[in-house]
Amino acid sequence: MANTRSRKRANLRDVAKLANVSVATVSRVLNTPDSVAEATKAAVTAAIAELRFVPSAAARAINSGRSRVVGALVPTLDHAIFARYLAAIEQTLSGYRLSLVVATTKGDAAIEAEKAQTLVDIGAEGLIVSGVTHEPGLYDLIERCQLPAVATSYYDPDFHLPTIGYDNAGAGRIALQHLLDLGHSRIAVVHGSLIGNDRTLARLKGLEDTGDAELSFVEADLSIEDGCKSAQTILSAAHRPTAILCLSDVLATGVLYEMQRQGVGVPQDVSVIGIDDLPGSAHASPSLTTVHLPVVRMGHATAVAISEWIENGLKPSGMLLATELVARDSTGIRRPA
Amino acid sequence: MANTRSRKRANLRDVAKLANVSVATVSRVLNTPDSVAEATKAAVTAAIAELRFVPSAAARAINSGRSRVVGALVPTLDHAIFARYLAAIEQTLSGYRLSLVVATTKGDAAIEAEKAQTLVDIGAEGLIVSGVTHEPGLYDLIERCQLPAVATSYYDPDFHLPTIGYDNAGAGRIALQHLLDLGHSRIAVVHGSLIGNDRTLARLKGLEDTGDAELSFVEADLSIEDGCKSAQTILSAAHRPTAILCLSDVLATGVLYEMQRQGVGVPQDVSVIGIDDLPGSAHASPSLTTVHLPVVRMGHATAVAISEWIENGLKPSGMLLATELVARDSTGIRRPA
DNA sequence: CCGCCGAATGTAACTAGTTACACAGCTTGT
DNA sequence: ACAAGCTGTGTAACTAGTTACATTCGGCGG
Repeated sequence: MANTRSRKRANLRDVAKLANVSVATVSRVLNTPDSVAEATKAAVTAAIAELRFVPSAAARAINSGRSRVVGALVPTLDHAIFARYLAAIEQTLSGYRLSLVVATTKGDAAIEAEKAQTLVDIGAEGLIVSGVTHEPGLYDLIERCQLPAVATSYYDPDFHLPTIGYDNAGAGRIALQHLLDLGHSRIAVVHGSLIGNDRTLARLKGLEDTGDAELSFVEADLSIEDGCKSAQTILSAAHRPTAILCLSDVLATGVLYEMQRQGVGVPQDVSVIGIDDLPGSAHASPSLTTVHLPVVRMGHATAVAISEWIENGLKPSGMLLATELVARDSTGIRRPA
Repeated sequence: MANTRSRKRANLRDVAKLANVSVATVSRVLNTPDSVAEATKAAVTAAIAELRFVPSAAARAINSGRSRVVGALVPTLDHAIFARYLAAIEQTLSGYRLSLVVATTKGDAAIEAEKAQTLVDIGAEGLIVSGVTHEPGLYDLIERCQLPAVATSYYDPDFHLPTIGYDNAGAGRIALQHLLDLGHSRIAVVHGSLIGNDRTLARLKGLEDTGDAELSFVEADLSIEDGCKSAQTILSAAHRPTAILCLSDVLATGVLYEMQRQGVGVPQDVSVIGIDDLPGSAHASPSLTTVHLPVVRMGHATAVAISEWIENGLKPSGMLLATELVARDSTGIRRPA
């Protein structure tokens, strides 16, 4: 039998030896095949096939100085909003022949900094982070490595990284204004955890100008289940609100379910509004009024920005994406009494 | 001013020169700091800081022969089932100090093969694919590169790659049996696209043994919206079925919404069952009876399998994960008529 | 018939790290 | 007092590609 010394992967020189050519020629066959004579090419190709040669990505990377990888740090994948956003990023990066490495942080800045380091360790050429609240260690890393990095989901022209996102406070304001316009003055607000979550914080900030409405607040985990629980809390309150403003559609979905279960009419008895505009929200029953956040556009824009930065050195400026009210059936005029 | 020739990233030799030591010493400071004298270490550290030296990932990779990256090919990120599964994979890989590159295929085998090539090009050490239907090109690639690769979401002990997944036909069978047990004999089946989707195909296969029930089929895109549409189609049929079996919870959610909207009682007028057991399904109204697919466990198991294979050369055997009926409120005994 | 040009190929020097081995200098044991 | 042993460091050879430059050979023009 032929010596099956295939214990180790073949390299360029093995191929060159077998084909009786130089390493340069093999490299040429791989990269500029037109510059090689047919006969030589055939011999090299045969050797490549025989040795099952596959060029080493690392060796290529060391020469080109490129890894063609960009890293994204997100709190979780287990939430439609981040999943859609990453899907858009991946698609667009793919058009630039860049690959996406995903790392999840559980919304913990320390984990984020740690994972950012591992992204740098595997050679990421750019970083995408969520929000504008991070560890100093992360900023250090970005600075030290001169790493293109953009922050998303939060527009802030004064942030020291380019931000591509929307006006979270504005989104909150739009939702509140809609309820105020409908005459509601006793409103329950259901929001996710505040620790380390600048998006939620900003949305709450947008609710400061309440006119003469009275707001009460319920904190919940970002899940349908906790949306249900929050609804229970709200319904059992002494002075029941006439509207519920959820800072996330996931929570609103839970609230809607609970209302249904308890036979509370939406929007007759209570109006419900969300923020996000998830794919399912339009088809909920009743369909959910919400503030649309352009996460897909944000993903595309982010991917374009980081790609251009990496490929052409064009540091992007920030980008504010518009949010807009999508009035559907879950909100209505406050009933006279 | 100091010569700001920082046009190019500093490398090991630059640091060595500045610190007046050899490259080996710098490398030691980085990797085995305890083997270096304090004074030397300090000098090197200072030089590293001054030059803002960051070691090249590619150069490390070329020496270790490791990229510490594994690639996952999924049809889409925009579906909770894949997102959850990837989240679990990422978490577990992270424990092995491996990173996850995600590539989406839109369920197209050709795109899959292409993206697999780019994953190899960036040096992925392992591949995770969905299902058991792929292009020959993909198999070639895996074979040529001797790449650890596992197929998921579909258990098939005879497949030439290790498979980690569940019995899709069995899941379909369980759902059908549940409806049969409840006395239903006119059942509508709502399923996703069949082209290239072996999971859906297998689930349908599980519905072959119908007893004396009569099945009708509706194909739909995997979205809540198409679930709604399918429900409309079914409701407007001449001979209305008494139960609807959805091959995916997303579709079932849409069906549930539509029933609500049309005032059709679930489960009084019609029973609805899904497959997947998405996080929201338990809280839908009514709560959705479904077949639980252990996607999180699957993600963990897959990540462990590929990691052990990569790190220790232990090629995993396949793994069958149990599915089970989760009886909730959306199914009930067929009403006498 | 000689020189020039260009195509095809080879040589060797890069890329940026890791590491085997050699060796200097000091301490310790006998 | 001298060998042995340890610590700390340097030299140079690796890893696996790309590529600038040199070389060979053939054809063609003068």
